[in-house]
Amino acid sequence: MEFPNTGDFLAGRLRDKLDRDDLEYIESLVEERCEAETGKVLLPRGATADVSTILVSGYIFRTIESGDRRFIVGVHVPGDFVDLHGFALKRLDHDVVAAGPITYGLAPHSRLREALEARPRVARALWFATLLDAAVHRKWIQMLEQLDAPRRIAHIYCELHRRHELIGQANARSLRTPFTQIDLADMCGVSAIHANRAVGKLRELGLAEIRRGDLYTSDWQALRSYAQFEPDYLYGDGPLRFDQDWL
Amino acid sequence: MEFPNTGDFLAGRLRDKLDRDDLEYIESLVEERCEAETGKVLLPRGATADVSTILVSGYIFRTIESGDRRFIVGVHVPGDFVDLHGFALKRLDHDVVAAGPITYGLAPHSRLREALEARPRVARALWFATLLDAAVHRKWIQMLEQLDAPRRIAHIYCELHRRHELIGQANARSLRTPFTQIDLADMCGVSAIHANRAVGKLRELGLAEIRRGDLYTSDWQALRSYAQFEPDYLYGDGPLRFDQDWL
DNA sequence: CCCGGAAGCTAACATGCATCAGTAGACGGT
DNA sequence: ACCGTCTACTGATGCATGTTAGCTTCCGGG
Repeated sequence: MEFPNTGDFLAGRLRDKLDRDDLEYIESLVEERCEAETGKVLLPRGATADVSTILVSGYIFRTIESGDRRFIVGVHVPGDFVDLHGFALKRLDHDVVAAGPITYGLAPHSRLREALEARPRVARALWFATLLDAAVHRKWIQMLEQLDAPRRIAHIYCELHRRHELIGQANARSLRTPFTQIDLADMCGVSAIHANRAVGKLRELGLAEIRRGDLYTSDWQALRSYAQFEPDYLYGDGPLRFDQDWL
Repeated sequence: MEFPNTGDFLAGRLRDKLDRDDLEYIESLVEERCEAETGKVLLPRGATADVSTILVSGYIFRTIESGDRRFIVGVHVPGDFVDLHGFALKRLDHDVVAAGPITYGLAPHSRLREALEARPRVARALWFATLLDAAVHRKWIQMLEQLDAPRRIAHIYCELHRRHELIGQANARSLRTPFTQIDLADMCGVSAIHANRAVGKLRELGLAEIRRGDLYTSDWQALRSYAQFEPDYLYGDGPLRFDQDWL
């Protein structure tokens, strides 16, 4: 451990779900801290791992290669465990890739296994984290079924902005990302050319300006409305609040 | 309990993951068995439940209503727990609806909670089941990003056929479902009219005949190939096998 | 400074899909 | 028998998106 247990810069999304003791316990599971550059494959499909990865800063993609194309099926923000699946499923069905420069921590499976047995609350928090991923997956499915390309891009930025809000890292007028238009295309299931058109349309509508991945807007609410973004599924607050009693 | 603990007609997908004792234990959690007709909403979005549902026969949809349209974000086959999320997240972000006539069992959350504490192997098996759902969600995301409408429909039938194989209920030349073309459209994110044309194209290509939801084919392999269906993500067997040691 | 590659951008044309309008058969209710 | 509804199906038209080709800007390396 080369970094302090502050109880709040790791386990971002679980911050308000667990008490300080459990949070520090989770941080203590992380035995190594690393950095990686854009495109670094942290976990290749089919490989086995004996550590789990927690993202500290930057973005991580879940990608599936098929034929000669790449499909992005999920994005992670700081505080997310990105491979709890790998802990249980052992071999992943997809790749986990740095979407830009990142820093991350590694938690050995042996220590996680201890934690599952010793701390039922922590075990359930980790399960909760994977259920949250599944809820996001479902929203992406709906998004792909319902929205056209400009709205899909807007929805993705709204989601990532909200997820940064939930870990206290959101900016009021922008969201900085290292995404290329090709990345956006692979997330939306459209061609890079069409992703470009979609970005242009958001600009034209006065809803958002996207430059080198960074999105600038003067009105998040207008953007959310355009994208039909309803943050309930992120279980942050409001009607779909997480069940505190369960932990 | 009005039905015997055979150890194999419930917990279908977990059959080869747990020993007989644990399977019978899981079955013993089910205290009530019910039936429902097409369209019955088992769990409405936002409602709280104190029981979990396991599907015994038929199909169940996960749906999200948005505006006046319905989007199907997942399908379940017999043996699936359909609302373990509800157990942890309490309030669901989507509806759970009977896709046709079904029979299902109910397991009180109080007994599940006991099970999680008393039987770590059972707890992990239930976690595994939700991770499997997430893997299927990811595949749907990729499918929607990559495939056109006819291939999406073919992929969905291939997936459901494989999932029936994994619980020993597959037919060599057909897959029977109660799906309407409207259901298929809502799963694929296309209009009902286009779903009709897609069904027509599969017929025209000689790959499959779909009548009243039932699919008939003389060559599953050709259909799989057309749909670019690779069953690895279902973690049945082969390179992405489930890690037995973990349980 | 030049060079080359990657990202962003544009135009022209082809295809997938939505939409609108309408028909036909199956089925339950009266 | 009649009616309305639901499902399946068809054609015409327009928009969304893919494909190909080419161009510009930016940026790092030599």
